[in-house]
Amino acid sequence: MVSVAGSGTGRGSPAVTLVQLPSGQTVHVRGVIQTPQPSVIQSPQIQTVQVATIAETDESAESEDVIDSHKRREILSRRPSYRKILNELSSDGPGVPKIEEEKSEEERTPPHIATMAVPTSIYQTSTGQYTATGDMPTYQIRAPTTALPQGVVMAASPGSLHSPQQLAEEATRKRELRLMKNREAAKECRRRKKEYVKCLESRVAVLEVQNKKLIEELETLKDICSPKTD
DNA sequence: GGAACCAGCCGTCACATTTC
DNA sequence: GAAATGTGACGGCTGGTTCC
Repeated sequence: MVSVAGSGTGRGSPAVTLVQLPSGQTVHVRGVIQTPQPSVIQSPQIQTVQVATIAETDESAESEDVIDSHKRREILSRRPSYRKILNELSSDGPGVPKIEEEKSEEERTPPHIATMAVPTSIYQTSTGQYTATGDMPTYQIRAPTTALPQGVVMAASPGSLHSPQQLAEEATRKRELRLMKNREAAKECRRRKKEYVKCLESRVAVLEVQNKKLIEELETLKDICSPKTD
């Protein structure tokens, strides 16, 4: 859940509100009430997929496992990349951090095992400004992203590959390279996904505060406008 | 102490999407 | 259209917690 510690109920200058995120993060929210904006949680073109409904039953034959797996993959509709989604969100307003195209400064550090603290993200929405000040995960970079894995040798020029053994070695090398790249891509993808989820959580917190304030404002206006009974 | 369970992370595969 | 890249799904591993 999200807990809110309001500090400033005045209607003049933007009030700063502390929002406690489910993850324990504390978010400072300022200037919450502004013009309406498109929904945040809407993920463009996302279709909810009920994977659970494809759960196997006991009587399912083994041969159906493969079919089920294939069907499931067919059913799963792909959403746009997290980078794309976040960048689209950020284009809604200046508040959402863009996912960097390139690795952060730390991730470009020299190739050796290093424990690093990822800098805390600062989130900001078009409704105001707020920061995420909670603890961020610490990542361990084990391998250089540019170096080839151990045992992988740069191939000779294609024209020099003649024997089946050389071809096999080339295929193996390509596979190793592909696996290494995919490994890094998966890491990056997971990092983006975490960032995306954090961003959504932050916006949820902001919108909840916004909603609460609007309700309060509505009640106030009702009190003002309602005819006095006495 | 160790078995059972859970959550989180990672590597890999398969396929979708993007880039050239 | 092929190559490169991104990501969902899956299974394995590991550390923490709980129960016996």
